[in-house]
Amino acid sequence: MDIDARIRRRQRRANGPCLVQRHEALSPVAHVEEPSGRAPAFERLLDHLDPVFDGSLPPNGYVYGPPGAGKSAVVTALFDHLARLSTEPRSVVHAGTRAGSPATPGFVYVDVRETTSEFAFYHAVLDALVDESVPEHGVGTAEVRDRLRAVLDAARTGVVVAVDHVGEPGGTDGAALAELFAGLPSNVSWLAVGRVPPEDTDLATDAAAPVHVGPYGPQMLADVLMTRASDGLARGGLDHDLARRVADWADGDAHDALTALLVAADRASRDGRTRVEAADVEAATAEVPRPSVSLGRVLALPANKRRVLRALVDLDDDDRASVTAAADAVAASPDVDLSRGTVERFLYELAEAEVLERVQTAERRGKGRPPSRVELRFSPAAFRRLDGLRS
DNA sequence: GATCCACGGGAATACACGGATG
DNA sequence: CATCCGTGTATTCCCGTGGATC
Repeated sequence: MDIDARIRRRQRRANGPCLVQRHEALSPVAHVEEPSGRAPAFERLLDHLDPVFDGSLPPNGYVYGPPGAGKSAVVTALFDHLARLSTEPRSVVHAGTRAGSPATPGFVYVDVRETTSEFAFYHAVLDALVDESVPEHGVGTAEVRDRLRAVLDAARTGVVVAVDHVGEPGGTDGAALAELFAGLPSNVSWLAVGRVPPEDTDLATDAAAPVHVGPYGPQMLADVLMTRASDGLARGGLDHDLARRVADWADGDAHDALTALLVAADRASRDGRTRVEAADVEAATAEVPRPSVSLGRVLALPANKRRVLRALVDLDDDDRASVTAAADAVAASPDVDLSRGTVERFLYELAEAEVLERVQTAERRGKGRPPSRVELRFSPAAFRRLDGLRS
């Protein structure tokens, strides 16, 4: 139990009886500093990274597991700590090395949901390694790569780059990853993070054994929910029974479980209640599609695509009966100032990216190819809440 | 002036159906 | 009967342009 949490508890008294005290604590997108219940995964990851503690570079590696298993949580938390250690001169890591000669590799975390081009990727890595800011315009991809290469060449002990969310639809896959690193010196190793089992990817993970992160067990997941609830909700806002019910429904997927909790808490809060009730959980679990896309992926979309989604979630079913109708309705929305054609193309692209789903309408109207209905692959309530949070 | 990238726009292709054709 | 063709709609693909930034 950390000091921040204690202080926040006190602060709550001033916030009155509001159920939801801190949305970030409930966000399925935010990761906590100390993910609970994932100790074995941490250990296996540390085993893989072990060479680091002797000042050498670990081989390329791969962390994999089902959605909502805590892969990102574990990797971000670990890299966060390691990066901090490697810059602290008096850290344990540096014991045994001479003062003034840092002998630990650097640690960089990159989320390829955010870096959608070669340029953006090199930019992100470079930006993490140097203090001065790196321009995002006016300089070509080749130049950014060269600058990064120069920085890496100067780095004595090399750098480990965690590359999260490899292999998502429309994103960077194993082959693309290999290509990105082919342009870099050999004192860099990567740690890819993705969902597909290693045998189904084209990642060449040297000799390293992939690290598997399995789904949460129901009890563990209920505990995770209770922890988040105690951090984000008013005291006693969530019964353990209900947490357990959400956990069972989510079947080990922490992302979906937290999404449902957020939606349920929001619903209770809007009703002016100070605790989540069974009906809230009922409604929330019904509203979160399964399987669903990661909200992190939805929120990482470019601003205009998010704007299209914001308009789309507010349409009634009639307007979503076909891509054409949806494009018309969205383009007519005052918040969207894209041409109708672009909106339509976005909708197709979002479906391709599995953020939306197109389903063939049953009845055929005789003429022409039958249209398809547009369905959401994410919780509209959670999206509204989280997207609204970021301005 | 250089560069990245989001948009716009439209061409090319796929699919469904009914009717014509061999 | 099987196949082809024309029409209408849905879907995919591609590339030039221009805004924003350095």
